[in-house]
Amino acid sequence: MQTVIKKFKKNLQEENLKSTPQRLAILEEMMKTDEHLECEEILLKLKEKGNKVSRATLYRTMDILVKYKFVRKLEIGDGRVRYDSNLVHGKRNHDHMICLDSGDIIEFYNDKIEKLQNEIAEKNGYKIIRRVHQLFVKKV
Amino acid sequence: MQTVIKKFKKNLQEENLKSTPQRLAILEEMMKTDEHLECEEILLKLKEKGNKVSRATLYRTMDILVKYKFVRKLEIGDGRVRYDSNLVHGKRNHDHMICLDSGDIIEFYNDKIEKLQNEIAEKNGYKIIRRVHQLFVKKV
DNA sequence: TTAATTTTGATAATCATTATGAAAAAAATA
DNA sequence: TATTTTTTTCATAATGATTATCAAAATTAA
Ligand SMILES: [Mn+2]
Ligand SMILES: [Mn+2]
Ligand SMILES: [Zn+2]
Ligand SMILES: [Zn+2]
Repeated sequence: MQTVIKKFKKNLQEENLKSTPQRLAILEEMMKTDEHLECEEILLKLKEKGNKVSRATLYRTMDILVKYKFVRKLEIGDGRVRYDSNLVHGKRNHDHMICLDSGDIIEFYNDKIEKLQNEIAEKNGYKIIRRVHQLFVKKV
Repeated sequence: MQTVIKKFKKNLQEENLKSTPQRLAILEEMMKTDEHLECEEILLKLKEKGNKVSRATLYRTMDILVKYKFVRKLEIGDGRVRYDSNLVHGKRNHDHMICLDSGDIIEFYNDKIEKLQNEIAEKNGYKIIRRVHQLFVKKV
């Protein structure tokens, strides 16, 4: 059941990294949210729950979580990086619509687009490692 | 024939902005390149041709060029903004594949993806204002 | 324990971009 | 043309998110 935490601990071992309270607190925080949080927000949430973590540790740990695909880095054009958890039920492999008026983030997934992307890459002799697909929109 | 420059001058007038030598030099530089240049590169090109322009003026002018769609702002994940000229023959409305090994930027356009995007936005009650669609790839 | 290694966290550094403000240029007015 | 007003430019300072540094704390190994 705590399969995510187990996996994280295994990943840390693989890199000869220790499983510290701070690293685990950050992972667990990211398991609890389906929002697209920026670093400052994550720090605040941790602090509120009594898990004070330094900025440096947070940034370092987010890199690990990205590397092992627990979270995804997201840049929606406001100059700050956000993180999108892959750890919430059924939340994976989606793209984003960002409302330029409200700032709302709407998630979407389209299988046909996915396939077309793969075809395009393949046709050029490439394989896709990472995709960024964002629609900046306004209400009709 | 110098229809682009004329249009730029008209756009400036519309905003009560003057058509200065610096602004024109920047526009003309962007008419000459099909590369995806960052600010520092644009400054250097201008300097080499004897059109020395200050950083502040460059940044301000690029915002104007973006606003009037002479160029497009591009962020390919290296922390610096790049500009993609819309002023070179037939160069418009395309997306990018970025090779994570070589840094090469390959442009692509797919009509089906375009249509699917519009459908997705429409279905959610939005219209698309701007798109970011980038495939980060590696050679097969 | 003791010693060696890793991690943390306070703080400083970085660096692309933005703000500032005095001087230069351009436009408007006389 | 000379004078005044407005705009622009440019050198430089400030900003702010992120990254680097390094001494102290925690962890692990011996
Ligand atoms: Mn990083
Ligand atoms: Mn700007
Ligand atoms: Zn998301
Ligand atoms: Zn391009």
